[in-house]
Amino acid sequence: MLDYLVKKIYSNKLYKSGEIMEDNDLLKVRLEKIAALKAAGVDLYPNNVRPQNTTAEILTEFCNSEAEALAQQKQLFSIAGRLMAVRNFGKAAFVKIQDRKGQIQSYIAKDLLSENAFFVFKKLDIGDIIYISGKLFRTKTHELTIEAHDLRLLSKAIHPLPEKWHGLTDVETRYRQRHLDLISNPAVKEIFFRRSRIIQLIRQFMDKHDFLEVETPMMQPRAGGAVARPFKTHHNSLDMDLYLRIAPELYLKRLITGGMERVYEINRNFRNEGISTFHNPEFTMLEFYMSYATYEDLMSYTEELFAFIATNIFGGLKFNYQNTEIDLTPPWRRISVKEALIQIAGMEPAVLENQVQALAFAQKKGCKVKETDLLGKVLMAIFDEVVEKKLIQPTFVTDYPVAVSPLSRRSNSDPDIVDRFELYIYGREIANAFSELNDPADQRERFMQQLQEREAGDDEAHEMDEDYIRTLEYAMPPTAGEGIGIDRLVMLFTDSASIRDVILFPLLRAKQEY
RNA sequence: GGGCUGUUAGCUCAGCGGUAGAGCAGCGGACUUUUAAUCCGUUGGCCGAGGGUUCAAAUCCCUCACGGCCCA
Repeated sequence: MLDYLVKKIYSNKLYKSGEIMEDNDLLKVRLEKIAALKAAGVDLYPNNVRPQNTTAEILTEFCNSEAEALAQQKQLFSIAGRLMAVRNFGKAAFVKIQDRKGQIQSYIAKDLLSENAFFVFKKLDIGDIIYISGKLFRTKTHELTIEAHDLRLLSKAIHPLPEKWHGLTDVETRYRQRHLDLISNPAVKEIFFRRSRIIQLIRQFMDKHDFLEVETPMMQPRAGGAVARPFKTHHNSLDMDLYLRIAPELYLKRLITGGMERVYEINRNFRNEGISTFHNPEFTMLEFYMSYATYEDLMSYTEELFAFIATNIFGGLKFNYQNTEIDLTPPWRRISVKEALIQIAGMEPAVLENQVQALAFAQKKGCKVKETDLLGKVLMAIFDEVVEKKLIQPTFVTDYPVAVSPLSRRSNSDPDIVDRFELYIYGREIANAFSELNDPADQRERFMQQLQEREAGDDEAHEMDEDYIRTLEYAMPPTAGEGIGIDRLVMLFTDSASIRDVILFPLLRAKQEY
């Protein structure tokens, strides 16, 4: 093992074209310690130890115990974790051990340990994984501490950890070497614990409402169900091009047609687009479909879901995001696209009905629009540019144009708009929902319209999907469906400014190995 | 893709034409109740890469690589 390490380290860092370069002292010192431990017969990587406690468990149970009471206590506790700090006094020391739940202090003294264990202690480095067992006591300054009666090295670290005080702040290193980030920055671990908790709560809520969790293909022959550019891949033995899914929508609706009536899926979507503080090429969505419901039912369902999460996380419906108070108390504001364009973008009602005037307005506002764009598309461009960022408190935006919603049901009152909403919080789209289009003839027309746009150069337009239309021809029950961006939701509930702070391994450009 | 900005010791940073620095970590020494322990001593650098300008470049200019923020 040692030979392997020496070879590896020397090949990476210290040898170059066969010649020894300057020594890296930090590595050399650690290798010498490893050699000394090995020479003394110490196993560097034993796996026969079972810690019986966690730091948090001990700290919680004995937080109120006085020194005298602890002194009576004979019980032994054992923990394992990473050595985070050492305050050395020669024949004694205070150390901090960190496990998955937190940190606890341990007191190491020469006369409390075997000669062998104290020898091992003297060869430890910050970053090593160790095991400690002993009884509890309070120090002069009242800190609950484990008096180490036994100490074992469980795994030796060769590289030094980031600094104890400032931690690791370089964002690039934090994302590329997330293990260091998790070790050094406790708040980061909290974010991902909370992310997991939120997803757990969502499952709990969906299950409570009798939804079935399913898994549908992430590799699809056609990338449908959303307006986005897909990633392409290839299956060798079938010699078939496949796309990473941009949405699970069309498959979930096949399950609805199959009679499952209420389904949901929490998993990754992949969209071949730019990266920003709100976009990662792979991201997690909750998508669910509920038969015999409309998009209006989903508005209150969404309010309930968010309230359920917020209550469990914050104990209430109000919380701060980036120094702004967000209030999830239902009912949330509901506004149509056109009302929003009038009230928030300041457009004249007449302009909303006139493609030429709307286009002029859009260009004045600096929107990316083409002369040939349909009115609905122009209005949405203005909405995205001007209105979106002003929707701070939770807002359902409704009455989207048919042109930008090829899978949504037409409104009964106006065939040019669809029964759809998008949910905005803090200027960001968090959810998108609609009453599903289950009329196969209309669906075919919509796809035809999309094909025209594709031919006109819009490579994000939806593709024709005969197989899906055929599914609808077997009759899909009236259904409403919704997608919620989990990463953005977690950003909101963890007060994170960047999506990269809630994704463990955000996509970065490839870089040389360390 | 564009604008601004960053990359210096393991980590956090200073230095911004004139001999590469600090704190922490590390190493040696003292110290058996510390809390970023303290005290004494000390090692450690292809100043992101490559080109220029200059007597002289970490510092000025150009190109590239990889980030961050804003915009598209």
